[in-house]
Amino acid sequence: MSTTRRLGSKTAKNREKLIKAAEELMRNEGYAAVTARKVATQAGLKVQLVYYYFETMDDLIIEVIRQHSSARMKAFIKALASPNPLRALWEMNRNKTSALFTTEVLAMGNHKESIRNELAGICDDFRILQAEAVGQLLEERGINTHRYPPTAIVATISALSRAMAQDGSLGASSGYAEAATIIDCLIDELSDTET
Amino acid sequence: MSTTRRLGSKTAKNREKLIKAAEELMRNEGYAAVTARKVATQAGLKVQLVYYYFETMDDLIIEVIRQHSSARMKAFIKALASPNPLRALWEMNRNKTSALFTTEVLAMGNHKESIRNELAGICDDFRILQAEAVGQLLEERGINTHRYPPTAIVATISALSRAMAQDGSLGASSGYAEAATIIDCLIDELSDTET
DNA sequence: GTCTATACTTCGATAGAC
DNA sequence: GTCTATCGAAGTATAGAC
Repeated sequence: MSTTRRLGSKTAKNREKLIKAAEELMRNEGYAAVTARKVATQAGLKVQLVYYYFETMDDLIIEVIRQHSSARMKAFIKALASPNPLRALWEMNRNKTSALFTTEVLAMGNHKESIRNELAGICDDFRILQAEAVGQLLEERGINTHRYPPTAIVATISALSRAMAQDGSLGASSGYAEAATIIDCLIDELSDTET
Repeated sequence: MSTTRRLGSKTAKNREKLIKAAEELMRNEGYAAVTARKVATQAGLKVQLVYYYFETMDDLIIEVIRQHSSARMKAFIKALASPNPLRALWEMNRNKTSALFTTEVLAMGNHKESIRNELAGICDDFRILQAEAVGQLLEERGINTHRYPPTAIVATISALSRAMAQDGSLGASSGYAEAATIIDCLIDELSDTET
């Protein structure tokens, strides 16, 4: 299985261009559109460069996922440092561009082991990070974390925002406005330091 | 654009076989695997029959979506007639097989207009059906539907169950068990006629 | 209703010259 | 680092015989 093929530097400019092009294709046309030829065209490069920088197409896609979630992770950590971390998390989770990407990547993970393994770890990392932050917040406010565990709150909020984004891009939005209002109210209640 | 090609009867046995094969492929290997060749192989038929029964591959996929949601709609209506409709809905939404199918179909809808249009209507139909049932239940129990609108409850429950199934198939499940427990408790409270 | 045969496109991937 | 040239496999789709 070992290939003799040469592989280009990981820091090359064109490598980055290819990764960026692949991410755009994934979001706009779906994972089935992330082919070597289309990625190259999107990046304004020749097909063969894809195989020069990545051993397989899967490697390219994994690199896209890593860069995407690395950027998102940084943004999350920044959000947690804001004066209203709960609201910041809620807004971030509702990011539509990112949700479209997530949908594609989830669908891919369903039938590609390499992608699935990559996603599982990332997914848990995000949950743990968020649950810890929410847990701290609840304790500060003196709220019973036994009946409403932070992990459950995070799971519910991110599930809702993901579904909102998924169904929203279909044009189906019934119920979400009302659900979002409830979350908004809850966040307000939890965030009010004064009373 | 009009094709002169012959098209087979909509009631043919082999047509059904192809639809069933396509659904299995979609679930097990993803939408990218639903190709004419693979569908035919899965059904134990020749490739050309796919083009005999369906004008394009998109037409086949739309037919798969229609049959799937038609069957699901029937099951939902049956569930609503059960002694504990809220619990029945919750259990049904958590059906993993169906959730995997939904993920694939959502991802497809993101970049195929014909699929997207098909999905939007179906999605709303389900929401309306469920919201009406939940609304009735809440009224019977004398619960304030203003603060917690039935549409919001349905949106939240189905969002959570979809995310559970999506992330569960990755092996990432943190938070969902706790969230499910909360939903279970809520349903128990709402369903208790005695006390 | 099902088959053979075929056309044309695009796919991932490699070898090797420049 | 980038190019030309090339492979074999698989994709959608059609024409026409049986």
